[in-house]
Amino acid sequence: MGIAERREREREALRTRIVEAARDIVSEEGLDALSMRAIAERVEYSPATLYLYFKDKEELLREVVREGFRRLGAYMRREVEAAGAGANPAEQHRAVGWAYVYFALDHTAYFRVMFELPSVTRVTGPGDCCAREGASLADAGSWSYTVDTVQRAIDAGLLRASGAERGAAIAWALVHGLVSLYLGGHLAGVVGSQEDFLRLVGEAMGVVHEGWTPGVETGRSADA
Amino acid sequence: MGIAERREREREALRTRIVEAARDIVSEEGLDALSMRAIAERVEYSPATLYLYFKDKEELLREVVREGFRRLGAYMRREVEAAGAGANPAEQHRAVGWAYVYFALDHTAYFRVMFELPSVTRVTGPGDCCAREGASLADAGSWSYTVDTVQRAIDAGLLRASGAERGAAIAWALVHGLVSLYLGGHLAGVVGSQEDFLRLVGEAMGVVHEGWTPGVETGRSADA
DNA sequence: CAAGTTACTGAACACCGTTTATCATCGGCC
DNA sequence: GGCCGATGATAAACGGTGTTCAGTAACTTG
Repeated sequence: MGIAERREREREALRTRIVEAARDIVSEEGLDALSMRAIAERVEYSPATLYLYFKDKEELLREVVREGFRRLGAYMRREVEAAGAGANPAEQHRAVGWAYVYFALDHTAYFRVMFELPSVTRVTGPGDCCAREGASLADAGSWSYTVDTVQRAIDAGLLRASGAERGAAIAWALVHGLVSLYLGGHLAGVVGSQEDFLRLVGEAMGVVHEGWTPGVETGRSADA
Repeated sequence: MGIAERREREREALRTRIVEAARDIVSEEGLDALSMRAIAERVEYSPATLYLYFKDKEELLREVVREGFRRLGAYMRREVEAAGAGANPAEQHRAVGWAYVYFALDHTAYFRVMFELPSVTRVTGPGDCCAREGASLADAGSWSYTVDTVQRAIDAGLLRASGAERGAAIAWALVHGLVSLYLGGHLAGVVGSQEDFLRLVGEAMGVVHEGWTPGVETGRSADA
């Protein structure tokens, strides 16, 4: 009997409709406008219905975050391809970084959900830090993609990180920090415009690849 | 007539009492427990009274954030002094970075208020990014302190950033990104423990100073 | 003492996330 | 076809939030 299947299909359909509504609200009206009631109104169901499909708001939002990381992954791949197939691994690594920055600037609201939601772990006891179930880069394959890029750069002798994973983490932290501070308005005194900020990002990438210690001249100093 | 002065004094006293109550709630019970009603209860006034002293919650919290940046500044100075007076500017620069990390780990709730509150700027129009009135590093002199440290390192020929301000911003972004990702649980797959995270921070600092490009050997690779 | 200013508050408003008791509908079964 | 239990959806409520406003009590001034 296909009746159970049909029900399951309908159930799944509404579930994704809900997530899509949430995603649309985030990108159209911002994170602050994202309430259960607003989502419910958009899908034309009562707020209580949402709780038949999701345990709570966090579980619902986690799916939005997951989608966000998928989009971020798409940005990365696109940017790397735009860099050209012949780009050396270090340039590809840079392209991944640029993709991260562009994504954050293009989808600021999305970026907020992705990193404000699991938020900082509770200040409970010492040691038991580190969230376990929050969605992150790892979910959409974007993380392994980044790590692979770094690994190729290491293999090609272009980077000498202490390991692809840790190297990728450091590079991630750098662009994430830059973007977070910029979007939070904390670089207002340093950077005058968005173009100027992008220049700063370029300089930062140069720093990572070539270091700050003088006496090392590899040709380029920074690229905008 | 000293009556107006006394009133002004009392007014100021209550104002700071309110801010202190807010600060205590943040550090004792976390950011999520920080409500206007909770603050009011702690100072033993009605919630409505708070609005005679602050325009809204954001204005009140901004003062807490300011205090947070002051404390961060104290951390920095302390850490630099701990590094010893004879430490070279590059080591002092590292010390400032470590202070930032320690502060974030020791006062996680504080750290959250400081960087989640002004939050990401609204997604309004293109170009008009960058908050103007939110408290930041600049307020407590901590920023100029950091910049000075970088400047000394440059003067001493130990760094070759494109400028002290921009160099400081990049270094800030790196540690800020590391700490943010770690506290958000996004490094769970990379870093196993807090000690491991601190090791990663050390590696990151090494990267900044020495770069990733191979062929450069300056002696040390990372310090934990 | 009367008048006026000031500091304060109780109660309300509009929202939020979430739960529960209730209701309609639909599928399987006799 | 008609009943009955399961399922899906909801209205209403609960306790919370930030914030406002009319009203009151206390204090200062003339």
